[in-house]
Amino acid sequence: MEKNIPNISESEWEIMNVLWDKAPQTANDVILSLQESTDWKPKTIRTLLDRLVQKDVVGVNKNLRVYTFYPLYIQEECQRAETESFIKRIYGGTLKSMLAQFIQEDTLSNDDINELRFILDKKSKKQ
Amino acid sequence: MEKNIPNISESEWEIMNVLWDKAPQTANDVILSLQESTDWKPKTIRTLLDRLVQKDVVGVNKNLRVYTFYPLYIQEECQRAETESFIKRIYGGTLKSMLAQFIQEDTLSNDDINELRFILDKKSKKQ
DNA sequence: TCCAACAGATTACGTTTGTAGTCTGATTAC
DNA sequence: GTAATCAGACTACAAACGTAATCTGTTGGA
Repeated sequence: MEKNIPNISESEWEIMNVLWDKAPQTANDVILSLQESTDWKPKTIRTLLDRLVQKDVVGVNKNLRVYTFYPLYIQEECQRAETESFIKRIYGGTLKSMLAQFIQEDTLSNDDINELRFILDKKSKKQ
Repeated sequence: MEKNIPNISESEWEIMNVLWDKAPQTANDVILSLQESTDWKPKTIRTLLDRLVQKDVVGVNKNLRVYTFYPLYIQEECQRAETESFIKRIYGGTLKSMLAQFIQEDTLSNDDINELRFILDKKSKKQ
């Protein structure tokens, strides 16, 4: 398991999400995907892509005339790293306190709650 | 009810956590608190404090010779705002998917799990 | 065949963030 | 009373970020 994932900025996460959804993709594919959900200009998206390549978070295949891009890290791995540092900063390191706060609120539907309980049950039986 | 909370950067969050823990505090109080957990120079901490004041996230009492600082927002309110945007960006907006991933892993102790289940039970009974 | 459109490379530029340092006036320790 | 210290105000400066535009070589159509 590699560590030291480079920092991925907020905007860059949008790019990554598109690439994790499907890869490889050309810059244009990514631009089309994001044209719907953002109002970034194509050149902006291209810049973000290039920066991710520089940061070694995204790889490029230059064999074809039009380059294709693909993530160099697994999504879960990045999510976990980001979430850990987030929780430490915002909630003093205890995931539980965060969960408790969110379960308390109306952010979760009844179905969600049931599903979570199911996951929790399974988990605690296994141990 | 809440207005738009200004952006709080990573380092600024450390300051806020100290102020939420106890307020008001002088700059020096904050500096002493953080001297243990960080290696920031006093001037750095002072700058961060001043920036938070500029951003209207922290208030100052200038009545005494040495100013005292206090948060202008409730911690939970800021945590919620930050968490919502975080989850949207990193997990596509579904808190559940994040919870599922984290419950799955060994990040939570058995006690934590039981406690969460308790909270979930209470919650679903109320609805 | 010639040009408009496109991909990639390079450059731009203001803002935010991290990380302090200097200057100045008040204060305290001797 | 004077020098060292401290708080607050102001200044510094590079890296990262957001948000593109320009320049240049290629190519797909008319």
